Amino acid sequence: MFEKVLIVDDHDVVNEGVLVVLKSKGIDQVHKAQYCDEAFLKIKKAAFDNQPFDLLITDLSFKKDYHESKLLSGDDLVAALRPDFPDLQIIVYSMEDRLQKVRILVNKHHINSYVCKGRKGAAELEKAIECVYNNELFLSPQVENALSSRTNLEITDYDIELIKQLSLGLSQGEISNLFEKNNITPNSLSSVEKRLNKLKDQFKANNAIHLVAIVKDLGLI
Amino acid sequence: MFEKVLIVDDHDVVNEGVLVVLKSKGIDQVHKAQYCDEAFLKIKKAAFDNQPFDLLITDLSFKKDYHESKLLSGDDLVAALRPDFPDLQIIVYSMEDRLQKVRILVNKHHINSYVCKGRKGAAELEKAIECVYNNELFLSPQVENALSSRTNLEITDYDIELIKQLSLGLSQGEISNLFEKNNITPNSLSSVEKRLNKLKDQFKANNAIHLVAIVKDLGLI
DNA sequence: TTTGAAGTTACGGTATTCCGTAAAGCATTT
DNA sequence: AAATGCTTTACGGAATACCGTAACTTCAAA
Repeated sequence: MFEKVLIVDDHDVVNEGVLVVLKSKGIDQVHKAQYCDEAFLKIKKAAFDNQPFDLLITDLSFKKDYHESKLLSGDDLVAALRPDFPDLQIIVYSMEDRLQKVRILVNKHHINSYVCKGRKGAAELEKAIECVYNNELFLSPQVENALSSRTNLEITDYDIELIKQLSLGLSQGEISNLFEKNNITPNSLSSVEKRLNKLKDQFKANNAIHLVAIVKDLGLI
Repeated sequence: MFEKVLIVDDHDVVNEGVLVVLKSKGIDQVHKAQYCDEAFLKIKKAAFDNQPFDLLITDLSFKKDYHESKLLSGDDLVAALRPDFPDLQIIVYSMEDRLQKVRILVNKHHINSYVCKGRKGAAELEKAIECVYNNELFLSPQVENALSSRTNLEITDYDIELIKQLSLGLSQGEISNLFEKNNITPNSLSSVEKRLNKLKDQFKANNAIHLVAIVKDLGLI
């Protein structure tokens, strides 16, 4: 089984909880970090000292505080680590359940498992650890379809920007002008309307208000 | 110190982490629940068996799943408990850091502490437990101004219902009809418009979409 | 080069929102 | 009873959203 593990989460309580899971699997050498920069340095130093980590378990989103940080998110951390540590096993453990996000992490950054925080987080984390140890990929049920290409109804950055501007109180006409000024295309009023219609379909929203409320609930803006 | 404690959070890993904190304070009789309904029943039963809980530590937001639930949130749970258990000590432990939310929980539901999930969650939770044991209120630094803040957002239940219906996709006309059917007054289209205008003023919203977005961010709906 | 598909833009009609003004209802005061 | 202030309702016009249709562009395949 893994010997030396680093867990990275800004919530100390969560770190403590993950620690319990690892202990239950008989892993004793567990280190913790609450910042991505801190995690990065710890991994670097461990490798330098010839006592490298076998496994990294990291969250994605980190609240900013007075600390100056270069790596602001788990994505940043993984991206920064991969060039130097292509063989480090990485499990991402996050609230985030957007398929797009998972897909990028797996395909581009070659993480080894993706576990969604949730009711069964502990059990899934255990399963992920087993899988990763056996060189298998584990994905939480919520996101297990992330890699099958059929699920193409993902929302683009353009869509998110559009809905965000709506939520900030701009009219469709104002958004059209804003996009034109910022060289975001398409930007005609007609296109804004059309895109909005597509989104209303996709999210089964009655109107723009409803759409914004739904997308806010999903945490996309 | 407290003897019998119930912790309620849908994430098992978080529950485990809180458990570690309690153990470190020498509290051994700790029970866990992952659903609000479950928590409610456990507290009822414990009281019935004459072995009541001294302390409840609960999250606010719970993901829905296949379980049928009556109590959907920590707010619901607290509101359901208070009539029967006015003396139960309650610590809310949540991501949520909206002052309005804290204010309502403290003033209306008489919770005994509010701790924000964050980097120092464990330390703050400990401090909260100490305070509550000494009959003092503890609030995390992020929200400690919740009660002093003179920004008295006077918003009525009527207003909240109105905005909620908007966020559910109803047009102003439909809301007018709905209110008439439910004997909620005023209910003319004109009155709905007028009230909405007042709210847009109050929250400095450009339009209805903006209003809903703002009020959602404040956690009022 | 032609063709077709997908994406973008233009336009027109209807519905709804937005906003000001005014009338009607209601309770309290004079 | 009349006057007053407050709330609710009614109405109308301008702005915006909503929704279908059609034309134009782009790009890649035939």
